[in-house]
Amino acid sequence: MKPRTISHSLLGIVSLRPMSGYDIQKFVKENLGYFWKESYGQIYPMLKRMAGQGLVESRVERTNGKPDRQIYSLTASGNAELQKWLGEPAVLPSPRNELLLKLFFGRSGKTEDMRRHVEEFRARHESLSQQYTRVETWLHREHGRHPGLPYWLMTLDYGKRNSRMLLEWSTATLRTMDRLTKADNARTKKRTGRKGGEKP
Amino acid sequence: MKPRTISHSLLGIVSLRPMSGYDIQKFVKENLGYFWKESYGQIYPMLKRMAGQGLVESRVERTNGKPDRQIYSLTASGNAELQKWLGEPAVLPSPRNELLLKLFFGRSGKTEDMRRHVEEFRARHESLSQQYTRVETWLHREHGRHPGLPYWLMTLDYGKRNSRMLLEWSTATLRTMDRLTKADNARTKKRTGRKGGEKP
DNA sequence: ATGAGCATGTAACTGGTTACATGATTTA
DNA sequence: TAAATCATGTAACCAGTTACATGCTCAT
Repeated sequence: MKPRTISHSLLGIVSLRPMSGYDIQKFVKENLGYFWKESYGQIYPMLKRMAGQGLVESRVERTNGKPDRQIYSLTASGNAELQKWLGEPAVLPSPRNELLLKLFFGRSGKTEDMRRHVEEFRARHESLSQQYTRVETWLHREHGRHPGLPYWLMTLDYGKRNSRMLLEWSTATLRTMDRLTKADNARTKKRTGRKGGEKP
Repeated sequence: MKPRTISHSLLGIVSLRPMSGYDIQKFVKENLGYFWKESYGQIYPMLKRMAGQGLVESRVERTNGKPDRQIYSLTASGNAELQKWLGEPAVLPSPRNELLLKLFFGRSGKTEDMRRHVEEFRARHESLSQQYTRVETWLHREHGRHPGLPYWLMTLDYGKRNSRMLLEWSTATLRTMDRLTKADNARTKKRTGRKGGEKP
């Protein structure tokens, strides 16, 4: 009845191999970072709750000095829940793109500001593009025969295409902004008396 | 000192023209829907709070029968705050793409499920692509000379490119899935004895 | 010595969604 | 007559972030 609000990602991650909360956070950051994130404030309480529900089970691993590691692994019922979730349609992310929002109001702001936003955005995706390529090489080298690889490559391909597209968009947008600025300058010059002369 | 948590979008929207909370919701849904959203539960309390802070001011519009409309417009200090916000770098959306998450764990689920997810995703972006084209035509026709138009077109271009890219990705991904399934079938047949015969 | 990394966790907060309540008017 | 649209708003809830607390080990 209760519409299950567990962070199913944890089920999926723990299904790959047993992990501690710390491991999970690291794994997400390093491997799913370009389309997912989790914070400790979610992971630890959620793992406990899920253990209480029998979806995962933990075993303790002693360490030297550091706090004991709680290693969580998937139970049969956890796997059932994972299967169920994997079969349900993915809920689409609620759209909230602050860059586009600012750009939409661009006319009310300063042109240089808008240009800077797009340039920063462009730079981010340039570096992301390179990362994707590195990750792809690494994946093939380290996990070339892993049965999960084709799926990992699908998500990576998404990232690659996304960044490539956004680079193109940024370039086109910056070009448009150039034209806007030039047209503006021309008009200003005309109005202030010196030079001028495009189509009306 | 307090890191201003107002929904700056409201400032931007009200800067376009004075609006009521209801108008704002409608405007966002109809015009910014592909990259932004707001719910009444945010809009109404936030407008009141912002009025208290002097960022917007409201005037009452009597109506027949329906509740009076509170029309909000930007104040000078509201505009200052808007300018400030427009100049600050856009905070990037926290990555949370459930489709990719499921796909990443695809190997643990059913192939048909994954295929269905991608097909649904594809269909959505096909219809979105068409919407963008319609909106573009409409924008040129209705607001062909509006000074804000170039910026609106930039955000629209983002949407268009995005959907086009995702259509391509979907197609490529479905093709990969086909190949996977075929390879799987071939292997199964081989194992169960009948036929067979690819490279080792 | 300093800082990064390991490893756990909690509390307070912020942001946002959903469902509800109200009730008239217009359209199918 | 039913449903959609207009128009306001609140309360309860849920998800997620941030900052904090603790303290060891290892590399620079």
